[in-house]
Amino acid sequence: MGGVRTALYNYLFARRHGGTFIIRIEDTDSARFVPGAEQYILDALDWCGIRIDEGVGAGDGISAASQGPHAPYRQSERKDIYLKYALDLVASGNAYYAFDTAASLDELRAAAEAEGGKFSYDHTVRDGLENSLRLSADEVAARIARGDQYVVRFRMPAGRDVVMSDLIRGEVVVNTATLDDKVLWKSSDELPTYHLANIVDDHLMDISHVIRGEEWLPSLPLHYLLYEAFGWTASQPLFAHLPLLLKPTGQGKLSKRDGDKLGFPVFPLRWISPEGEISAGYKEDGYFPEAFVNMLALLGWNPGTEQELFSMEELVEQFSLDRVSKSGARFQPEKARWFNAQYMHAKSNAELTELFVPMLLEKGIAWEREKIERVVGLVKERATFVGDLWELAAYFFVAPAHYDEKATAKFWKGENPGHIAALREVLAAESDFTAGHLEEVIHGWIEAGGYPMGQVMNSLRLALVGASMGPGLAEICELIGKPETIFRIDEALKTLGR
RNA sequence: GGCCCAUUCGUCUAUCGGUUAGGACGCAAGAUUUUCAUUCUUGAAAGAGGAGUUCGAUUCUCCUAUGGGCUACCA
Repeated sequence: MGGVRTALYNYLFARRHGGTFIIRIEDTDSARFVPGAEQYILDALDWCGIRIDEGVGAGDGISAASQGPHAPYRQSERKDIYLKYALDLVASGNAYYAFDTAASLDELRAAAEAEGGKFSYDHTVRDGLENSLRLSADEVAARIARGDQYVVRFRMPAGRDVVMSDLIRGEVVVNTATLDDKVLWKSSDELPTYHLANIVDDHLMDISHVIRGEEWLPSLPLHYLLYEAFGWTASQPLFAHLPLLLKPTGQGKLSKRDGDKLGFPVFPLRWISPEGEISAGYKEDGYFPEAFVNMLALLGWNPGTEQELFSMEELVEQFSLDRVSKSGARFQPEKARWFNAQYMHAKSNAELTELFVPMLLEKGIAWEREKIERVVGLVKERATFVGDLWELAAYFFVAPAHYDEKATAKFWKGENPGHIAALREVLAAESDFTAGHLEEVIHGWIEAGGYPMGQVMNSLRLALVGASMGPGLAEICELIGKPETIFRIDEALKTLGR
C-alpha cells in the first residue's frame, strides 16, 4: 500500500504538470532478488489505473529501447555504468576504497555494542581501518590486482551543515559530523548501492522530482553531497518526502506482514512469495481499484475542500505536493470499506451484473440478464462489496431454506398466518404480476380488511424471503414470479403452521 | 544511544494570528420505510504540556513529553 501510494503521488504529480511518469527498477541488491516482484509491481500499477509513460512496463514489452530514451531502466542491466562514477569520486577525493571484510565490521559493531555504543564507519575511525586513506597507493593497487573484495565508500566531510530543501517539509539542516561513510559500490556483485545508482541514474535520466517515503529523509544529506561531488547541483532534482503509512493499531509503519495479523490486506493484489506465503490483496478482497486509489490518495493528502470522492482525472487536476501532510497517516480499514461502498452504490446495474453473473453461474443459477440487473439494482445499496451481492439477493433465486427465528417469533403469530393464507388466494387469482400493480393489490386488500399493515407485510416477507430484510415486496413478487410466490407462501404455511 | 521528522475529535483531516475550531469514517439518537439497508437530521468527540513573541495564539519561536524514521557491502 505504501509503495502504491508513493507511485500514485508520483503519477498524479507527473500528470498534473505534463511530466513523464517513469518506472525504473532499482534492483541493486542481488542477494535480495525476488522472482516475480517486478511483474507484480507492474500488475498492481495497472490494476490501479496508473499508466507508465517511460521505463519498465512501457513500450512494446520486447525491446528495451522501446521503453524510452534512457533505456535500459533496470539498474541490474545498467551495472556497467556505475563503477566509472564511483571511481570519479575516488579520483576527486570524495570517495575511497575500503577492504574491511563484513566479518571484521561485524566484530567492530559487536565490540561497540558491548560497550553500549554504536560503531559507525565515519571520519572518526576511517583512518584506522583497511582503506585507501591509510594504505599506500601500491598496496591498494596490489590488493585490487590480486582480487581482494572491496567497496567504494563516500568520504563524508567532517563538520559541514548541509542545508536541504524538501517540497513538503521545507528547509532541513543536518551536520555531516553525525553521518557515516556510506558504501557506494561493492565489488562482490559489481553493483552500486541505492545511493550511487539513484543519483547517477536520476542525473542521466533527467529526473526533475524525487517523491519518496520519509524513510529516505536521513539519506538526503548524502544525496545532496553526491550531487555536489559530481558537480551536478545545478540540475539536481527537487525532493519531497512523504509521510509514512502507519498501522491502524499500535505503533510503527505499516509492514508487509501486518495485514494477516490485523485482518486487512496491505497488498494491492494478492502476493504469493517464492516461499509460498500468501498475502491477501485488495483486488481479491473485492475492492474496486477506483475505491482503493481514492482511499490511498486521501491518506496523506487532501484538496482543502470537502470533496472526498475523486476519480483519477479529478485527482490529477487537484493534486499538489504542498497539500500533502507532514505526519504519518494511520490506515483505517473501516474507511476503506466505506469508500468501496460509495463506489459500489455508484456503479451501474449493468456493470455490477457483469461481475455478479459469474458468481450466479457458479451456483447453477442462469436467470435472464435483464432480471438480474433489476435484482442488482434493488440490493446494491446494501452492499459494500460485489461479493456481498449473493448473500443480499440469494432469496430472489432460491426459496428460503429456513426462516429467521426472531422474525418468525415477531411476525408469524396471531392472525397473521391466516391473513397470509387468505392473501395467497388473492395473489393466486391475480394475472398481472407487475410490481406496481401488485403493490396496489396487496395494500388495497390489507386496508380493505382493516388489517395491521406492518404485521401482514412482514409475515408475507418472512414467507417469501425467510427473514426481515430486503427491498419492496411487490418487486420481489414480480421478480420471482407468480408460481414461485404462491409456492413460497404454501411452503411457509406448511413449515411454520397457521 | 546519536541524528532527523512529526504532534488538532478514537481515526483521516480543514484552519495559512482574531472561527460557536469545520468536514469525513466509526459510534449514539431520531426521522423516513411493510422489514433490512440506503438516505436525511441531530449528538457526543480535538488543538500533548510548559514558557515566550503578540492587543490576541491551534496557528510563530524555544524547551519538555510522546510518536515515528534512519543509524547494513537493503532499498
